Amino acid sequence: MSLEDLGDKGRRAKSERAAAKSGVGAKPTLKTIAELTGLAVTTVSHALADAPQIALETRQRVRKVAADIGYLPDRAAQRLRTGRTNVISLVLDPHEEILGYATSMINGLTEALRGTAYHLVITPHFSDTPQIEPVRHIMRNRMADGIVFTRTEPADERVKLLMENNFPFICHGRTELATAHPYVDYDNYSFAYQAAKKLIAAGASKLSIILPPERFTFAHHLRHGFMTAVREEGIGFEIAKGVTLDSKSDDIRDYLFQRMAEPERPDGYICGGEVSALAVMASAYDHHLELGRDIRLVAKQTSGLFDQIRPRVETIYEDLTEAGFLMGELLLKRIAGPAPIQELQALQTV
Amino acid sequence: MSLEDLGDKGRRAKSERAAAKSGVGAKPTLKTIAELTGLAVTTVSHALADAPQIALETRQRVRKVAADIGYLPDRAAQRLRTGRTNVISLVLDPHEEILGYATSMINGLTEALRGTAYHLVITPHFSDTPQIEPVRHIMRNRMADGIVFTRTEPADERVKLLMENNFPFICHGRTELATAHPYVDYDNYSFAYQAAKKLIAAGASKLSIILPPERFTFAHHLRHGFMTAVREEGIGFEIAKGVTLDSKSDDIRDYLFQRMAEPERPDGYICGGEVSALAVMASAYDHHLELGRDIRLVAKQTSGLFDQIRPRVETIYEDLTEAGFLMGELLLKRIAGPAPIQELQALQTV
DNA sequence: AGCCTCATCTATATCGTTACAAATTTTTCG
DNA sequence: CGAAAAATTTGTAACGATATAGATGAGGCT
Repeated sequence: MSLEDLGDKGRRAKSERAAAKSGVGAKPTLKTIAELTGLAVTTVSHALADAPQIALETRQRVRKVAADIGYLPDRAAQRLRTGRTNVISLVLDPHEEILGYATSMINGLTEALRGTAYHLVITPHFSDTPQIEPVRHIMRNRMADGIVFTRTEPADERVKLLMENNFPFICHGRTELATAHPYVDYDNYSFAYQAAKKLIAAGASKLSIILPPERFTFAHHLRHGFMTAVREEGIGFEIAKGVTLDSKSDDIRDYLFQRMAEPERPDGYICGGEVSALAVMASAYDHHLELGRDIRLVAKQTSGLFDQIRPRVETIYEDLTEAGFLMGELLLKRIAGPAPIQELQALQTV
Repeated sequence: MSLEDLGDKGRRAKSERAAAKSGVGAKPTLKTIAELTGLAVTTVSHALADAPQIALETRQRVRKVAADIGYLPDRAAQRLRTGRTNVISLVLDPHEEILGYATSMINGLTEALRGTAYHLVITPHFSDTPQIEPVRHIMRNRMADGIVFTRTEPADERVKLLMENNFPFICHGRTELATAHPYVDYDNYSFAYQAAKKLIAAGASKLSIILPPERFTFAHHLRHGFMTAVREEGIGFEIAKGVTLDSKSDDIRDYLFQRMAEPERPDGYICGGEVSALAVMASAYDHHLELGRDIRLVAKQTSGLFDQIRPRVETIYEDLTEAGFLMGELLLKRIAGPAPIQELQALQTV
């Protein structure tokens, strides 16, 4: 008895100290609820998990007390015990040139995670390490229950690795792998196709497109949509050489400035990013070429930016916030358990 | 003995199952290292903590083994035992209009956290809950060891709360509270002052500035810098009414469009954000006013965007990535222990 | 030899949670 | 009424780390 008393006293003293220090009541745990209700810690745990073998009346009582004292399960303890981290990891490439790309994604993701126990952790992918490294690391050390990543490649190593290990993930963009996998993608084929048609309808006679680096799947989709349109129309075209959507914007502009000085210059441009579209406008301006007469442009719009750009530019909208939201939703569904693969895929239409 | 054997067998069987399932060797723990070195778990723990009472030779041997098998301490276990989360929480306001503001901050923060045990967790602040809520939540439930937040107010409740509880934090922007606190800020006073001087030097005769909402401290800094300059020069001025940098960009443009139609219209604009600067350009364009002749503009530049904007606009640069990096560094220093307050403050110059 | 000191290593308990097995109480029914 | 079945609650161990206190052994000193 005396030992137990001592133990209790010691514990109480400790928690009082903690309370005094933090300035608020000590953080409630299952034990707190157990003491308040006179139940065992195990019972409280089961009750909160809504286990059917706990009397309904008890479950309700426990839930009420828990709510009253503002109980929140300790993430560390849960994670240690169950192995579930309640974490979603967003692997962020520092290279994202599209303004606000990451922000939009994050906003969508947090919205999807809202009300769940999941937290969003940003895992940077530093450019001096292989792309697969952060993914391997998260998987090996169970840093998260699910992974979100972007800039998917046709034979993406990350997808392969994650699929092999049956680790929940979702990526922005598709692969060309035989095995279907979860993804959210934007229909870049249609974007490029429709953009080309618009330019032609507006009177352009030679089209140009600035593509993302070849290694990304969506570069192929864009090219395919572009090529389909120009072939259908039998119109001249070219694909910007030496620069990509990932190039520094000054380099894109320099390329365009040079190209616009040459005789066979294109007069219709398709830009898959806002900054590159501005680069087109800038070099046209620097050549005193008039937009809409000498040069035409269709840009992909991902922010409110182009609402303020003059002269007005034709744009096609891609909703990145929605993409982030979808990624969150689908990933959560995947984490909850196996699901038919087509329920884990989403293609945003133009 | 038989009981122990059974226990061991059970455990081994389990971990083998885990290994088979994940396709890689089971995750190494202190126990793994203990078995490999023949030491006790406690010793290994101490050795890795570089405790001086462990023989140097032993420490080195343990470190080597740990590195060889790729040991990484289990975050959940560490967090549960020590109470330290190894998490930095960035409270993100969904309202950030500045393009890529969050992304730049995040990039800087992750760079500062690189190589440390700290993870970056994004905690959204949904606009339908009071601003202090996420901070209170993080503190009460010890969701992080430190908090980063932005859009600081003169009598910021978050700062007060965190200071009272001696909880490590850093904010972007200053308060006007009596007690000094850690911050990283940009010298918006000088920005506005210099921007005004530039406009005047370029021939503007009446200045206008679009301010952030009044509740933010940097709105006051901007106004103060602006007012100082216009008073020094004895020049006409006004402060945009009814719109702020947080207004929808279309609303800003509509306001400006209307204002530019009136007789006493300003001819020099100071914009604290890129999108609002574009709005100025758009409404000037829509009025057929020529930039640099009828209307002058100095914008704050926070991305590469304005390198592509034509006609070229005078800008003053604010490095948000560096701000994020500084915030990370200073917060880590604060978490490591108390430090002289002036070592936890940084003011970025224009 | 016997005792002490110092250097080094180790056992135990604990953080808060949950899986598992077991115990307790209540109900059912012959 | 009493045994079996059902309903409800509980104890124990474990997840992986570390703080605390204690154990072990080598060497020094008298």
